Amino acid sequence: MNPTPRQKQILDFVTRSIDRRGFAPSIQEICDHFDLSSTATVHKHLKNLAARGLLNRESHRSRALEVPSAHAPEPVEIPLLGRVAAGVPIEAISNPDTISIPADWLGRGERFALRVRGDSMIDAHIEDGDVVVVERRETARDGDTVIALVDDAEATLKIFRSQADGRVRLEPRNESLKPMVFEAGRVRIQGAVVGVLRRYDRRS
Amino acid sequence: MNPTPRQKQILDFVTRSIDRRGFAPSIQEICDHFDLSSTATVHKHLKNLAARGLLNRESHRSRALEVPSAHAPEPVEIPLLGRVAAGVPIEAISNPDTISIPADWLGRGERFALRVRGDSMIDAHIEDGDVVVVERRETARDGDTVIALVDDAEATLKIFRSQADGRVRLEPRNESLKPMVFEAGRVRIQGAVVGVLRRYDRRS
DNA sequence: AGAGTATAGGCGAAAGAAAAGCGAACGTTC
DNA sequence: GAACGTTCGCTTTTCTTTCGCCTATACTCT
Repeated sequence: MNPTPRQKQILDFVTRSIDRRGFAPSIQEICDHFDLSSTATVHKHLKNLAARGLLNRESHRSRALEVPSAHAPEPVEIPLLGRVAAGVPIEAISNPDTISIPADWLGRGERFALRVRGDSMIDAHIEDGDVVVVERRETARDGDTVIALVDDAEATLKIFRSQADGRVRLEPRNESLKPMVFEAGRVRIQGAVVGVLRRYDRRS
Repeated sequence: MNPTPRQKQILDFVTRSIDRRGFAPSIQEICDHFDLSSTATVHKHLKNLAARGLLNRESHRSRALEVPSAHAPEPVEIPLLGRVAAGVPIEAISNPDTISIPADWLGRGERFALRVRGDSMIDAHIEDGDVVVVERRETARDGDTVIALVDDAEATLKIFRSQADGRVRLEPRNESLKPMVFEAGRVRIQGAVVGVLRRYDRRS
């Protein structure tokens, strides 16, 4: 059985909390996180989640929450789909390499990685050679760092801005490069950057 | 079943202790480490951990603790030893949190992580809030990005330069900050930065 | 259409259980 | 006998559970 939106929020929070810290949150902590004022509310949510089989609990034990492993065999590897700004749509890569990422960087959505080419985001402190971890999405919120495809021709790493006139502005973060504005139809979002990995010890 | 926060702290301590020394700590040692005054408290924790299946014990045998490895399949985790530039020597942190890193970032040496505070390395594109992965070392090569302890008082993130006069120069990467030069004896290298992790999706 | 009813989401307060701690005494093992 | 581990009663703190009451929304039965 599927959770309500609210229940999903809470379930996600519990899940994240467990793999981030190694233990489940207390009811009070969940309360605080969602800005609720009564523990009774959270308790009810947990009860409902358990009734739907989305959560296992042990009565009267503190922090005794377990998320039944829907996401059990977590691969800590994701595909490395080439280089951004290399002029190829993401889907087009057929035999991707893979790259390891921190286990807790896996989110709910599909994630992939791209190696950054060039300095177009240098002022956001993303360097040439860095790897960006991207969550596949087709929409973006204002200010997101995205992989965008313009006219299905070139994947680029930019800041996403939706303008008042309905068009889309893609901003680099480099003084010497200018933002570009496109009709919304010409821009396809491929994903949003959720993290950056940089290694110093493998640079020959 | 998940541990409580306290139980996880103790479990982590036991695990690290076994890793480092080859044998488990005594109850008294755990007591001392957590500044507790009664061994009964620790004993209770160990009992509870065993009840949750997170620890195997042999009754009445000293230091007979075992952490079931089933629970740790491939957790590529390293200790997160606080914040650099926070004025505390690395060794002094007693109850480190841990953080996940990519599986292939483990090298031959011991590695740990630090959260970066401040913008002293901003021109090297290391931002406030980033996590640096550090390989523990006591020496550095010219140009390495290092965690250095000056007068055993403050851990800082700098570029390491050894000067012709035998002294050591620690260079920030921030226009508004100046390099500092010290007698070699005053500077203790704690490790060299091997990578940077940055997340955008967990900044709530 | 309106009445009834079920479910989700929420509040606050109070009750009660578990976790975490203490000190001291008691057992085991080597 | 020394060093450890174990048990007991007791306190405080943290967490969970329950109760009554409220508001919505959606679904069903006249």
